[in-house]
Amino acid sequence: MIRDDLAEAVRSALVALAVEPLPEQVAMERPANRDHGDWSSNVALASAKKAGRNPRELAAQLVDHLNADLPAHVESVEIAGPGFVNFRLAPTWLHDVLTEVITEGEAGYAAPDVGGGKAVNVEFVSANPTGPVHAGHARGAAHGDSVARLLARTGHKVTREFYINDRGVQMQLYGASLAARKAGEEPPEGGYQGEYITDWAAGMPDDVDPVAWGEDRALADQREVLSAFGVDFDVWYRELSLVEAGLIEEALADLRERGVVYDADGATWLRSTDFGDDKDRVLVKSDGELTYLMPDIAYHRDKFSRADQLINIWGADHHGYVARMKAAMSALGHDPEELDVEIVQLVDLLKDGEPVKISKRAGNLIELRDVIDEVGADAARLTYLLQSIDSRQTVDLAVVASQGMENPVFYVQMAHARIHGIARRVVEAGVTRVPLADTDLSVLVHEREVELLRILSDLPDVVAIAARDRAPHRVTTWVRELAGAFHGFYHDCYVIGDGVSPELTQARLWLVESARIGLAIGLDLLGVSAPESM
RNA sequence: GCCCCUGUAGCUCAGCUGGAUAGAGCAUCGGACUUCUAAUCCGACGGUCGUUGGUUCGAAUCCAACCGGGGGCGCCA
Repeated sequence: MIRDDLAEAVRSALVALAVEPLPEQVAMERPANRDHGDWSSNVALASAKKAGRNPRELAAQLVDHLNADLPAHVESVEIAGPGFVNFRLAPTWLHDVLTEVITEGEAGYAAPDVGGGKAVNVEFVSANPTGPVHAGHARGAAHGDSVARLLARTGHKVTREFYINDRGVQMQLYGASLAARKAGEEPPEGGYQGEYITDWAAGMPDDVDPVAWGEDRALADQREVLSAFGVDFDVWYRELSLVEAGLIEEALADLRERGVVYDADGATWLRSTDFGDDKDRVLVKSDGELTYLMPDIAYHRDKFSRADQLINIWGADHHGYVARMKAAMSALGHDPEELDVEIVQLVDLLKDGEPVKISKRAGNLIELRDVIDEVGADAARLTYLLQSIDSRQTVDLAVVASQGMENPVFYVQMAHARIHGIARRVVEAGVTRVPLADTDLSVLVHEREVELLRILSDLPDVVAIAARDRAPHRVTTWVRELAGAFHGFYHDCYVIGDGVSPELTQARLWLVESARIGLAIGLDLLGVSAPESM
């Protein structure tokens, strides 16, 4: 890669200039301002002090040294500002980028192996098995799945997991609600009021356990709608299976053995304050029942037996639970860093500017299915992945469903459709693409062409950073940039037609193909498909 | 009271492992279709990056305090 080549050239220049100590690494960055060249390094600024040099002088010496023997693709090296070393490159470096994209393809380009096969378990959604997946789960579903895609692309062995809370009083209430509706009665006090209860109860056979049947019914529904959303889990883990396997007792025994639990007030406590929590937590209540925490600890303990790294995607209303979960894992001897809890801030759902209230009790919840029906899975996913999960999001279904300019989904999908439009046009014209090796890429010098390639060259870094920071929205931002650059190219640079030489057509066909690959990689990471025509 | 997230253009948001005049879309105003989809492109307008200090050659970015917004603090799940 060009960046490594440039960094290496700078490093050997530093050595030649007897700079001591040598910096740990030579940072190369892309200046925001194009007047500052194609690549820039701040080494002179960063290492001058330690080396006892004047930054501006050091930079000048570096520039002289580099200009004396220019690295490949470099046209000139200049000093700027307080001591930046700026590289101005010939477009040929971008032609190398094009070749790299084409050669490595959809599977190979921008797939840095930073994971080294590390096993990562991503647990998300984990809705209660008492009803359909609702809109409140959607942002976490889109985010978790995209994080999983990013990790898989960057050399991790990924498991997508859904935890099923099928133990506890809510299941009894759920079963009783189904039974009541089937008998034509009102659900019990504190039961489930949703319309789906009546619908589902109508299909419930007479001779079944309403709780077990209801769980299966809910899970089938959840699985179906999540799949329609592009989210498929590898593991559906039932809390009851923890009980059946005796893993809860095992986990408690493990904690006792480690001396991190104690009995007080008739209850059993975890000494979580020893591990960074602000208070100790009850594991077994004085009435002998388990708290919610205990099975959760056993569950995470089991996940650690199956993976090196755990990632949990939780809603903002669960953030208070993070410290105690991490404390519990520390108590079990794990590095708290090995449990990464991602908190997804809430989504305010609007419809035509009016807030949509979600209340499970009242039963007026918006199902994920409704969102998909209304705006489509692609539009919904891209919308949820538009911004950082750290900030609260407002989603107006009317806007997402609209095909207007305020909707970025169509902008991106249009770019993809136009690429296929070109392909169709080329077929009509009877033109065939010659092999890349026989194509003269040096004709690609238009600012639009160059810009497209510059953006494509950023993708490997974007993917690496997005995976590291669990930040799929970085990919969204990049995809929108690429789409923008493509629309600009499409407008100004015809691939085929009068006034376009056969050589230029060939080069541009490969350029369009590289854009298609970039778009395909980005959209796949987001779990968004793109139509070939619109 | 304590904890987490957040405050960037009229609106919605990028940018945050510190870098050189802070970006995009929408909105407003003005331009561009005889050729691959004008669902597009180009230009203009628009910002003391919540406030005050600190660290640094350099801060939207790091640190502290304060102010504003959202969420959470159960022997509930």
